[in-house]
Amino acid sequence: MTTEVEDDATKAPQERAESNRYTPAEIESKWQQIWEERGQNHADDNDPRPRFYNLVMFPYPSGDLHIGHWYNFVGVDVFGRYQRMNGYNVMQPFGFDAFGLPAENAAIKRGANARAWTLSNIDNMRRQLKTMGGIWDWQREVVSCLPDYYKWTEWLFLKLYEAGLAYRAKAPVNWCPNDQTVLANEQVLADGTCERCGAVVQKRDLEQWFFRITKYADRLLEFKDIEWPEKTMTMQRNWIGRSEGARVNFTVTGLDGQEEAVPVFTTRPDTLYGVTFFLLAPEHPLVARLTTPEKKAEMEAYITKARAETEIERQSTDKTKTGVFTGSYATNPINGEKVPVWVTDYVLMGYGTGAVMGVPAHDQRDFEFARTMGLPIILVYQPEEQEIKADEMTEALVHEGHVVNSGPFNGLPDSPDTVKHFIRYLEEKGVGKAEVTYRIRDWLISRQRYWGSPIPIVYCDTDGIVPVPEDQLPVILPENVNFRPDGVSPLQYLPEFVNTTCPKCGGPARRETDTLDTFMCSSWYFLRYCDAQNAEAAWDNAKVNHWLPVDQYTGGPEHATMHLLYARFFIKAMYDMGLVDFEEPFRKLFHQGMIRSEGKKMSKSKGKTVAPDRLVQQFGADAVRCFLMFLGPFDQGAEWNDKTEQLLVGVSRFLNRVWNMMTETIKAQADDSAGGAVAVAEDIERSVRRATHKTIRRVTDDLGHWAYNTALSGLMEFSNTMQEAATSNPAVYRSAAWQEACEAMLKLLAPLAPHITEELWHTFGHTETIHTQAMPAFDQALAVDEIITVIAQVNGKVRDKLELPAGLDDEAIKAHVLASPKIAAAIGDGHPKKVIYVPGKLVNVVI
RNA sequence: GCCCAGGUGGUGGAAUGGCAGACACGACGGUCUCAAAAACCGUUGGGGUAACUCCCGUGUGGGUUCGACUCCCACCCUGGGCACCA
Repeated sequence: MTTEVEDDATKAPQERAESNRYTPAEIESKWQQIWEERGQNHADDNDPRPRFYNLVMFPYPSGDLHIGHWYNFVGVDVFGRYQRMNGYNVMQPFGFDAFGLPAENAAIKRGANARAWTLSNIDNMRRQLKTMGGIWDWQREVVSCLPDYYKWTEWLFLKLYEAGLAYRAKAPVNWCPNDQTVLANEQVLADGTCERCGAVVQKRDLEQWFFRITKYADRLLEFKDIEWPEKTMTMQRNWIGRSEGARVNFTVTGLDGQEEAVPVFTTRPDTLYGVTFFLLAPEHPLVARLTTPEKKAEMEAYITKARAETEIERQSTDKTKTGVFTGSYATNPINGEKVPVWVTDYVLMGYGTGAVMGVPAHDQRDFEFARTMGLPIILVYQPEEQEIKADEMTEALVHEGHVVNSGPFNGLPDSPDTVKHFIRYLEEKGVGKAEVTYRIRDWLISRQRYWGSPIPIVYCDTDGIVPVPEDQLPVILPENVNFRPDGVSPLQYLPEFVNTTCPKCGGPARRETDTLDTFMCSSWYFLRYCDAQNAEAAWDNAKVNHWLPVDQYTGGPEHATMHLLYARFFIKAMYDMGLVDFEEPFRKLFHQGMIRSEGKKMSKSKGKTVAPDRLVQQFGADAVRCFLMFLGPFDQGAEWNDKTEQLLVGVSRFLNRVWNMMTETIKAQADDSAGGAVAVAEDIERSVRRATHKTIRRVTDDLGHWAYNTALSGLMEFSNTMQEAATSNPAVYRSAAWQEACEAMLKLLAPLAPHITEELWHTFGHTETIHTQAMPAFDQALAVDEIITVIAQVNGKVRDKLELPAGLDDEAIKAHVLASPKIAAAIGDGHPKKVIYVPGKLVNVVI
């Protein structure tokens, strides 16, 4: 192979041009090998050019690289290549998010070794990816399941533990009965099912490890100096769910006669005079102490029923309100009124305090509850225009009018100041205070599964929870395990792993057998890329601070409230620990669309996949790359069916035409014994040059905006224009304008089709790679048309098109239009009332 | 229910206030060939006409404008997100 390549390279250009047909398989593997030998895809840390960190979300090594992966990675590669030709030192690394359930399931089902299974998948995917010809910097590859990576995942866990950001606690957690493990809140979908497998998630009270992401809630709302899609930021804001309001202490008297304060959280302390009942979640600890003996049986039945319901059933908004009266009363601190205490399932123990004040006049849920249970409704706001009567209401009145029925507060407007006024009053009386609550919960990070990073913690009878000292890292994940998916990590059945000595006292101790959520691995991999080989530390600070924040991050939108939120939390925590000197990891974010088959995302776990290998063999990687980018806007994705593949023929033909046109050019230039450029008719030369500069303007703009489909159609049009010029006047091949057009074509096409452009570039006699050439710049003066087409309309309908020389003044153009016979015919007997002129484009005669 | 994105030929899509359907695919016709493939050339939104040309047409109905796929209002459909958060 190599010898053949060298032979070919030594031939004279015309010889090569004559013998050459476009054979993608040959030239693609040739150039991939040369690029690798030259190391031109490795980004040097000390390169003087400005840096550009072009990051793609690393994939899970599921086995085969399918066409959906290709779509994603090609789009990112085109962007990186484009930025390199814009003069940046582009770092474009690749890696694998290699811990996770599928490897473990393969081990359980087929008796495979999880590590061997994963690594062989990685080898296969790496091989497939290399046929794409991307500028992936393989020297920086990261594989999260290898000890030289997870050693530092464990180390980061210890750092967070030392900072008080990792803790162990018993809490009601999400349990997936299918995957036999707990899940983070973020991994439970809105319908209460598991993000991975779709099983209905259950609630269990378990002792687990958490990261204190709630401490960062406010800072996670900042989004300082980053350019993200508004939608993604909105999703994170909603997920964090910050609410400002007040904590108000009601008092209740238990059956034992003891008085007790019960706090509620409310965003509307200004409606306190409208409270007519008090609500507790079924799980609230006070329920048992407040339920009178005659209500006990009914209450127990209600609570049992609420617990048996799934989260979906319980949180469905359209069912009618249910609840049971406890028989006890609560005292409203603002006016001393006693109101009945009810238990209802629409109050959630996991938000606020698990207790709520009922204001039926001004809260829709409370309104429905009051109507269902026949409880009174007191209005504490009235609209300005007309008075509303409580028993005539059909829905709650939210935000309108002025305060009534509220003693000293009557007459105040519905405004934030009024709310503040009430809070000040509560604070003065000592019965409440301003408070902010959040929807986000701490991040549950322990998993009862095997194939994940060990948690570097031991339990000692004397010293309790003891972190493994740094010099004993990594805690190696053993390979000789037996799988019993029974809700317990298989590591628990491995005495030689479990039994250890306490690092503090040296006595017998047990290792933590849960493993870390794989989202922890992906929360810092983009830092490791900067210093992937470092055996002494997770990363060198100077390197990380040089490359980050990531200049462009590309990945699917499904990670908005998972990976993208976790990674931001990690970086903020590390910033506070002095481990990095920036607070946001990803400066710009782009969500590519997805390739769907049968309407579902193309992925091994969720739908049918299509392998690119056959297409690459048949048409070449360049054609497949261009084809995928030609399908439509990159953020829109595409539906994959039998017809989709037919479009590949079109771009393949285009590449062939470019190849033939360029080899024809070489031949024609070689025929000219005198050598050098010749002059051709001035107007042809000018029109070629004009097409060149218009194309440069258009295509460079498109490449910078991920508009690859229109960039390609621009290049196709350019190629068609060139072909016409050459057919009508073959001498154009030897003109300077033609040479300029050819080089512009190759450079603009290079990010999309790197192999064919490299080959042709060298055929033209260049010895440097095309891929670090500067993108051509367009000359505005050359891109201007000499002849303009003016659309002539009468009353907005097109009646004629006039070819006029550019540079005529407004009146001359209007005169030309009015002189047109077609326009005259359309005007007929009518009188032109107005003539609208859009410079260089259109004249509209209004009659 | 609420929020966001979208709805354009047989198909993927282009045009973001100014020629609707660029660029491709497919289909049809042709050149070349003994033949086929490939390649190349032509036609291709619908309808009327022998033709010049004319009418209709961007989910539906209204509106703004000299002019609307584009802006505004109401509605229908598809996809995504959120959903008793007090």
